[in-house]
Amino acid sequence: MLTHKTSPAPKTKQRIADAALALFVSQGIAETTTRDIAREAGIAEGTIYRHYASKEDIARDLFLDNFLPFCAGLKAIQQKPKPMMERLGEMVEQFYTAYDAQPELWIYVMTYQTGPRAKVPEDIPTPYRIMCELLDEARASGEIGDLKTDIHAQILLGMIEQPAAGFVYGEMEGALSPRVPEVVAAMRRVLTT
Amino acid sequence: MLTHKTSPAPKTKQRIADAALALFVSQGIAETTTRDIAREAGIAEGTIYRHYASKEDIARDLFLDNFLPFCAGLKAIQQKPKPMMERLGEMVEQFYTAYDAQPELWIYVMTYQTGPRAKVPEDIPTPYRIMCELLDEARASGEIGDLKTDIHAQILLGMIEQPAAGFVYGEMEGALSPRVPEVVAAMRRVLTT
Amino acid sequence: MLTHKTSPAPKTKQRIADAALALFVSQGIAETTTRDIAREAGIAEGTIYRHYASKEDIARDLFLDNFLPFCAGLKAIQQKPKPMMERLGEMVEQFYTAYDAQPELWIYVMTYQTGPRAKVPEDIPTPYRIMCELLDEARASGEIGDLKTDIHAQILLGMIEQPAAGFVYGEMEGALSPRVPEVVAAMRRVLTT
Amino acid sequence: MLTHKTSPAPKTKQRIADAALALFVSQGIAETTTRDIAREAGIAEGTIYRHYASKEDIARDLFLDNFLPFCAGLKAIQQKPKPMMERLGEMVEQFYTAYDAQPELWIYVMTYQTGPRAKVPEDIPTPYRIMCELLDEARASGEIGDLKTDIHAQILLGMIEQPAAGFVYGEMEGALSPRVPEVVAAMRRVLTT
DNA sequence: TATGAATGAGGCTTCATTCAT
DNA sequence: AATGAATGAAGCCTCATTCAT
Repeated sequence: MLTHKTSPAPKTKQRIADAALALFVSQGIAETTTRDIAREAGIAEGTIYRHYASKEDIARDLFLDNFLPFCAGLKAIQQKPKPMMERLGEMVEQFYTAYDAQPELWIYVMTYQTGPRAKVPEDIPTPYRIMCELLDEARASGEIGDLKTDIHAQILLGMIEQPAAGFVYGEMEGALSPRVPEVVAAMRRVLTT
Repeated sequence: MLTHKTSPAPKTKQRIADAALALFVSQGIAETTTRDIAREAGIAEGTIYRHYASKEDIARDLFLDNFLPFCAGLKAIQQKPKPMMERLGEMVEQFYTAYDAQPELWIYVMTYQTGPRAKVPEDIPTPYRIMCELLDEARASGEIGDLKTDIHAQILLGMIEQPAAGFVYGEMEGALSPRVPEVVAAMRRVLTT
Repeated sequence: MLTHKTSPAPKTKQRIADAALALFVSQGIAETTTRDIAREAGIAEGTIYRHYASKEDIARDLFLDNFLPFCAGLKAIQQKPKPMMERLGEMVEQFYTAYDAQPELWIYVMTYQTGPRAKVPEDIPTPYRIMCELLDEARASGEIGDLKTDIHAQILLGMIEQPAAGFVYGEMEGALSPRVPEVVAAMRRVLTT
Repeated sequence: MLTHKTSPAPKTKQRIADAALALFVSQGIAETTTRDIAREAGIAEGTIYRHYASKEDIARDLFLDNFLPFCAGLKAIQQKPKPMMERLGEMVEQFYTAYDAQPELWIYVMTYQTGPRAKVPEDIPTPYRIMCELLDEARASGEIGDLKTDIHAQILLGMIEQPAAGFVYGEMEGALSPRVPEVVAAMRRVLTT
């Protein structure tokens, strides 16, 4: 008989992750107890430790498991042989599609990234770094004028992320994806000197 | 005797606030112990409670004592009888001047504002609300075209705050104030359709 | 296997109650620390809180868990269709039997009852109230003369409880139960006018 | 000018005692803080220590300053060359007069006496001891029959104190002194065999 | 794998007492 | 004598983690 060596899919770990995410977002990591997580996940407290080494591990995994692939996706877009504005549009698209799919998750990831425990590996292509490279390339190829990289990379990032934040905190309604055109249009104006 | 009646004011409360701020920013609020604060402030742990009712109180005070006046300042600018772009420039100026004066403090205030414990009184004019009003007025007066308020208010806010965040997290160097012109210029382009 | 399915019941809660009782009686509630209780019970301090919500809870439980059934017992005796003196005798019997079985416990219950934290539910039949009813019935049925209820209910109660108190505080020796006849005899003389 | 060397009457100490008494009775000693006492007395916290060495000292003084003279008074009555019943009557009179004058004080004294901190000097003539002697004398002189001393001393004491307790705890109304005759009458019946 | 009682380190807070003014 | 800010020891309680079942 051909038994799978690995069990098909122990949902337990996923339930823990889901429960932890919801609680981390609404209360904060430190304010969430393992007891909270266990209750929300419908399991015993001790069971958590069969899937994670510690509470901090859950928090870190939740961040890295999503942030790293996300950055990789942005990096891939950046490296495509397309006009800058097109690539920029795709990046916004990726951002907002991800947010719309799991707002809680992304609010968590973005918050974690700027929090005191964020220890992003040094060699990771962060959104900021990617944006800088994109601008440098565009200036080199003459697609944009002589705009200072650092400040404009931040400005563009802010134009993308702030609407997402506002959306999450209830200042805006509906979904984020439909706003892509407006955001991209505004970015184009910023870069057109 | 010419010395001003030295206020019997024990700097103690201020020392606690300063110590707490530094620690909250570098480690997070929950991760900072009252013992940490006392040590950093050079006082006994119990002394904290002669000045604050609880650790949470320190955190809240630190936020409200700075955020509310800051918002009031923005509001005052918004109400000045000047062209929109001029007022926008003054707002950026206020933002960046404050950041430059006490980067730690503002990184704290902005983080707290978006964190799970932020309980801003309902009737406070938040930066977002102020920005919305500014845009509505400008559209009414014909200063700007038919741009949707909500998304553009967020975009403008992102253009201001993200550079500040990048500055604080070490992605940018130097001071923030010198970048006011560039940021304002970019904002002008966004609003000129 | 013949052993009864040993209740998974961890005696832990009982050990906590026992330890707390002994300490509360000898030192007072406020003077007893949770550390004291844990040491006496042979458990970790934190374990207390898996069984009780707070130290005050232990104290209250210890009181109510014993006082309420005790009062119910007195009430049951009062309602029996027997001559007053017989019922009075049974009450003294219940009092002293209980005291002899667990002197510490009852010294605690009686002290707690008169202390500042006693919050006996309003509708509880207290010993005093029961005694009043007993006297009222007896006077109505002609078993006793025209004695004022309030003062004589107190007097009878004092005749019962004071010997118990003296016994506990070491002023008297031996057991309490053997003194029932003398006490009851004295009570009969008080009520015979 | 004839200044008094000693200030006429520093009410401060008395105010502390009064404040402490009221608080000790209503909340318990351990539950009363020096801050409570200071506030109630209308003085600064530190001032307490110019009059008492410690909080415990206030509690002890409050007890001993009243209990010892009270016992001495009982003792004096016991030694009078009068019939037993007459002396018993005087004792009840002293008890109830004292209670009526300052109910709070006496509830405190009686509670303290039975509490865990009561360290009454060994050679003090306590009410119980005095009562025993009174009974022994009466039996020797043929005033009463062959009643066992210990239990009857307790019984008589209970007949006196319980009404006082009931009075204090709100189970009875009015003053205590008017009830002296009834109590004494009941005592006479107990002792008349 | 799952459970949940137990642990024990450590956090927040209280409060009797001291001391400089 | 009085004040009240400061102290620091100690108390109650929480909670991440362990472990026997």
